[in-house]
Amino acid sequence: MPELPEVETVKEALNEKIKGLKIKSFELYYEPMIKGISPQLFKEKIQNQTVQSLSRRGKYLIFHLDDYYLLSHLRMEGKYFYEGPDSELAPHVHAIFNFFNNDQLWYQDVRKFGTFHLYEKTVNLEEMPPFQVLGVEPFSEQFTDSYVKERLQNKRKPIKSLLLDQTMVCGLGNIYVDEVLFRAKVHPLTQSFKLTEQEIKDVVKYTVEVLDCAIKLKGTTIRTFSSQHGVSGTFQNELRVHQRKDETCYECKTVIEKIKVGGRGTYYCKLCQPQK
DNA sequence: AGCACTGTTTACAT
DNA sequence: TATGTAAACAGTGC
Repeated sequence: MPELPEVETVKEALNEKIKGLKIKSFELYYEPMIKGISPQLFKEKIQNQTVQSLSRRGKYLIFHLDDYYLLSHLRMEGKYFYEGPDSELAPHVHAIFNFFNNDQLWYQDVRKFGTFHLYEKTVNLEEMPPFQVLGVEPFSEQFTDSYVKERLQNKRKPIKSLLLDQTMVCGLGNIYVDEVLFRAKVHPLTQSFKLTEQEIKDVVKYTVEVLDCAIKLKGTTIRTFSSQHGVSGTFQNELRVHQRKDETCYECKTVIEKIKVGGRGTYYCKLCQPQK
């Protein structure tokens, strides 16, 4: 569930559930998910730490502990489950936070792509991997037409690839990029430097609008098996092109096409988003 | 049955 | 340097 709106939704849910809870122990069943530090050290450091709050940067979830920032990326399939003491362990749970109140937080990830980083709170997170390459937040005042215009200069890759790349603006993934480009009426293969001022303006506008709407709807739930306990948002009802191959465009009735852009499945309307 | 696909990022190739 | 591709992994769907 991991584009910005889904991570934001998880953040909100976890803030309700685990804020103020103290970690009694940490169980880890897939060591490669811990980055930049040994799994043993990771366990030792977070033991007896209290969760002060959670925040989000791009698609990263940040646990603010007493002395550390714990960064969690859900990648393709990562999910959190807050469970009581007697729950029967679900499949694909790779990490468990045990709290002193005897409840537990599971990290489940079928594909094992998710990652944890741990940093002392004394560091400047923005300078640390993986944040040091992250672009601006879509809801920040830094995300402006002129900023995007400058960053598009002499970029020869397709606009879709550039928006998926997290180094200009962070938080967009495959679903929301397709939806933003449809609303901005820009063909996904358009070379980035060729966007007109108006198109740039619309891409910025709809990036904010689509993400904001998706957050209000608590994200998108597709591939339904994934939504059992976790987040079940309703933005899937707002999708205009994504996953609508061979269905007709709501605007013009043209059949939605699916192509590959930068290796990612890409949905668009060839009439509403003409290639120039 | 086998292969291509999947809400992501990175390391490495060219 | 900038852009493109493969790889990490497991499950689903054609």
